[in-house]
Amino acid sequence: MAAGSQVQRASGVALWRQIADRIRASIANGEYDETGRVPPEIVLATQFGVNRHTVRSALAALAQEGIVRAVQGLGTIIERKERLNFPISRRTRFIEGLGAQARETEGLLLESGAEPASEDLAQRLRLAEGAPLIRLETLRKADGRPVSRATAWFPASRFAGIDEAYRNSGSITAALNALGLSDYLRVTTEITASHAERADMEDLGLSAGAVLLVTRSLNADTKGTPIQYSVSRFPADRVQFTIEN
Amino acid sequence: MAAGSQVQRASGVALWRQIADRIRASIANGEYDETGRVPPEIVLATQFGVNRHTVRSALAALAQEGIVRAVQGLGTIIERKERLNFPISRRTRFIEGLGAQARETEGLLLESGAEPASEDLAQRLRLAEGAPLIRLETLRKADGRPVSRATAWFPASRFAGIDEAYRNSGSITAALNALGLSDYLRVTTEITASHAERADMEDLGLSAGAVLLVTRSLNADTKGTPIQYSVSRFPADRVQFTIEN
DNA sequence: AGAAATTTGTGCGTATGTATG
DNA sequence: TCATACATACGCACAAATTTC
Repeated sequence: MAAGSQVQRASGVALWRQIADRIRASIANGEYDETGRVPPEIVLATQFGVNRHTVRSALAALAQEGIVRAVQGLGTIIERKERLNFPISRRTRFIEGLGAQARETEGLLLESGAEPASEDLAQRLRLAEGAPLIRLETLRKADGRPVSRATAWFPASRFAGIDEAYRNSGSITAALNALGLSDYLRVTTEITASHAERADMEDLGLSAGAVLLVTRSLNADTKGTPIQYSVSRFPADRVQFTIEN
Repeated sequence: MAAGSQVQRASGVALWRQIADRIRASIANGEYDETGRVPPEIVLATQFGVNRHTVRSALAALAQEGIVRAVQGLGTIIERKERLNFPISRRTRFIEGLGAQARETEGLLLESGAEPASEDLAQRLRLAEGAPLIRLETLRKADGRPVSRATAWFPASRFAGIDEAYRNSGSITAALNALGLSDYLRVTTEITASHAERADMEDLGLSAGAVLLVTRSLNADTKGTPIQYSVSRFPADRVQFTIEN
């Protein structure tokens, strides 16, 4: 591998951040599993074609995120290397999808409110423009670590009180159940990716430049009537999706 | 909205790049469709809480990418705002998936070669470790614009000559056909996202810090025997995936 | 126990990139 | 265009902690 072939100077993204992103990805891919440690700073510096100080800045950022821990004289130890897998299917459920990957999950209601349907939302939910909606802003965690920030809209006429039901149960499925809807299905899922915005960064505990996987999904009841449209943001270094056919 | 609430200083990502990323995303989301223009520089500067120079750097980067064009006295005009949609299903095909979204598509063979199966690849393709594989490095374009860089592996014993077949047809489906395989199905798709590495940036015509959607997919023949494993990288600002249930 | 090798931690001077006004 | 302030990156040197022999 040519030295310095992996990072770009004067690109608006600091070298230390590019390198931090690549080391984080390598950890998630299990490339350092044999030793449980990141290669020595001087080795990384040579690989990336940069000064050791620059590698140290990258490792400091990862230490800040709790991913590695540097020990003088020993090396830089990998503390965490999880990547959660979310199966996407007709019956996508957040908690069940995680299965045995997390011991404990929780859903927090950050905010809720009423708002009229925009043109876009009205069309997706098959409502009239301006129809009353309830919006939930939620943060979902697995084993205490944030794994998604979601914004969900429900028709207010049918799902009054869903905010309270969610706050009590920490689960959309349970909240809908409490309101008398026993089953629902995923109609469509759109997947995109982008950089995290500041609010999401803070809620998800990310640093600037972090990459998000974004899903926009529509759920409907068993008769096909739309019941929920939601936009969920997942940290790309902690999460992947699978589609099984 | 609080001024400056959207961008972060001293984060390893230059303000001009953060702002360029956000404007690019806004264009892709259709937020400026009414005027067909980006808001005036001074307005953007106020919105983001930065100096006008900084906004100008961001717009210059977008102009370099061919997304906007600044006209003195008029404003900054949006040149391109497409986001191609790829449906993912059991019968995922690159060209057919694009449907009417592109007038013309092509597939270029950048490189091909033989290599023994790694432990990971052997397991996925249900072969012995070290079994001979053919690797294709391809670049796919729609209407002349690169939309994906893919690396695909095939069992060499069954698909000798697939490199030539792909070079001639520019299509995996056509190449497999030429080798006597009339149909195949998608078994699994894993979706992740990350920052672009340098080689992909160059092939896809991206600037540093660009976000990629990455799919890892396994295809099998109609009897369920794995025939192909591939890793495809898509520029996240030009592409989205949909899963229809 | 002790010396050598390895690895992280720290300081300082300099050059360039980023952002403001 | 220019001047200013701060962030980023480099090069060199040496200190401190840990492992190896």
